[in-house]
Amino acid sequence: MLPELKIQPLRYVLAIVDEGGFHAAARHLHRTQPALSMAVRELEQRLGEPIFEKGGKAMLTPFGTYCLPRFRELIIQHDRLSRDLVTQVEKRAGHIDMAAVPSVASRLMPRLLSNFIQHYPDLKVSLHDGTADFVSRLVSAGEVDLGLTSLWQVDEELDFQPLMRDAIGVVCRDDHPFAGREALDWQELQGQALIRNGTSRLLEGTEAELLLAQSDFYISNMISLTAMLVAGIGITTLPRLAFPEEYERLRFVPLATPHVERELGLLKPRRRSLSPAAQAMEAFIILELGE
Amino acid sequence: MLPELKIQPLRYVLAIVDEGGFHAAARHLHRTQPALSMAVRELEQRLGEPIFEKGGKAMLTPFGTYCLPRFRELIIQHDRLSRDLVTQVEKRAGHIDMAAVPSVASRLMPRLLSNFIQHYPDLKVSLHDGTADFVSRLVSAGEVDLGLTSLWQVDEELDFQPLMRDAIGVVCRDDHPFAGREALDWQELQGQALIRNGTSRLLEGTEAELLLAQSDFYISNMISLTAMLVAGIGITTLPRLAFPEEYERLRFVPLATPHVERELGLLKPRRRSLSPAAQAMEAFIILELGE
DNA sequence: TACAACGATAAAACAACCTTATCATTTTAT
DNA sequence: ATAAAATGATAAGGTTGTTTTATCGTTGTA
Repeated sequence: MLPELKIQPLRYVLAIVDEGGFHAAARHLHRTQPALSMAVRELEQRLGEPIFEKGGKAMLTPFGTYCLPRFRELIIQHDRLSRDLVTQVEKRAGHIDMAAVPSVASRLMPRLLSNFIQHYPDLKVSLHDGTADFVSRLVSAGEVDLGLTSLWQVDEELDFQPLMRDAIGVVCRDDHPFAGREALDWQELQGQALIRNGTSRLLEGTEAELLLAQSDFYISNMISLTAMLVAGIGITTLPRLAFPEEYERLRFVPLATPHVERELGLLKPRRRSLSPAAQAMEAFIILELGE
Repeated sequence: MLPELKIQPLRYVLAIVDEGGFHAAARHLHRTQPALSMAVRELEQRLGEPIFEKGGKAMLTPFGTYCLPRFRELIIQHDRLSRDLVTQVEKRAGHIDMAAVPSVASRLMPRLLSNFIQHYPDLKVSLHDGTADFVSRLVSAGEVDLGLTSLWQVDEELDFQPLMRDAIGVVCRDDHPFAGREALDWQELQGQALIRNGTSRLLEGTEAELLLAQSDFYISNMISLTAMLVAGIGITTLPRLAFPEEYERLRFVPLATPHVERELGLLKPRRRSLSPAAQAMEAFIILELGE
């Protein structure tokens, strides 16, 4: 029904007009003159109306004059699209949605993102933070491109690439007997007022698991948790990266036995692929954090 | 530099998404499935980034999701252009600039244009009127598409197609001795107060040419001319078509010897071609006026 | 009058596109 | 669980389009 216009012949027409002739245009386009002649003839037949006057010179017909600005417009739109897509592919534009557990978001991401935008100044990044469970569900649902988290549970849909290990330790106030210790054995914690938090389940499956049962508090909010620790109400366990160093009165003492670690890494969808921008972010993170 | 996107593969991508698979899309497009596979692969290679996920189903990558609405937009613009141009070629849109001598403009054009727009309801027509000289210069300069006029002078750039002959006659008031006569000989006009007008030069080159020398007035404006005739100040010569029939007191008497005619016809540029709309008008005029 | 430049054309080389036939996977139905 | 059906990918071959080389006819110019 509608004739299918190819972009290239339209370009030829523009060049012929701009350069003032078939020969000049052919030179400019790195084509031979007959190529243009035939392309124009093809286009004219397709439209059912001549674009150039037949006699001698390369002069537009009234119909050709009508076509010219419209051809130019379509070409401009084509080129804009083409350029836009290439820009995306070349990671010179685009945006990345990320999610990270709070410790990573607050301790690792600031420097990482700052470095990232120096390499990719035109990429936009959004960072959400939440529990490991929340992060993996965001990635799974495709609501973010990438997640930085500890492995929550094996999910067939998700691909987890380990990047760093983060050892669990005890956090207590600076006047607690543990403060200043180099390391601790889990048995020393028995009888202590242990406050559980979101990371406590990392102890599950270890000898120290027994400690969780004797704990009276579970506090998920980090601000509340630190307030209780500062108040001397109890102690807790945290991965080192989650230890809030900005609190002067709190101390972190590594748990030597059992040596428990969480594995922080990059979470991405397994069956889906990443946007070019997210690919850049992925490569950058692996380069920066994994060595 | 920029990859050249062809419209058709973009259409394929849309169809694959809309129909939910390569096979369904192929059926819908009257192509085979490998044709789509290969076209998509070509497009992906050109852009340097996959559009569909590799595994199994026809699912868009994030990049493909980004592309989709943009592909659709370019296709819509292509189709709009294509449809627009076809509409022009098929004379279902467009506009025609015309010029005619006043007699034609006022006596022939109203009915003609009225008939024309019944056949081509979406074409727009502009009609200018002026002297034969003016008309031919408008056509020559390309400021109008077509002219309806008497042949002014042979112009290599213009093509004149005769359509009708228009006999010269004498115009006088109803109480003039000539009124009521069937025909007149030029010699009878000698001694009469003859008012020349824009059409008087039609007598040049005939025996009656001598009359022009004895004329004291030249009036180009038709309203002024008729006012003078109605006032009985003199008589004039006019082609029959230019004779203002709406003046009850004026009479037209054909000039029998010499029998002078002007030839009215269609003027168009010779080396330039006409817009599709103007072509329709040309054909229509020849059909209506030339028989 | 001859020359140079222009666009049109014919034939052959080349590239793009589409089809047929077939494969490896995955999904659906029994 | 297994067979059947459907999915997209791939290879080879044919058709169609596009480009080039070579040449022609015309037009404008020296």
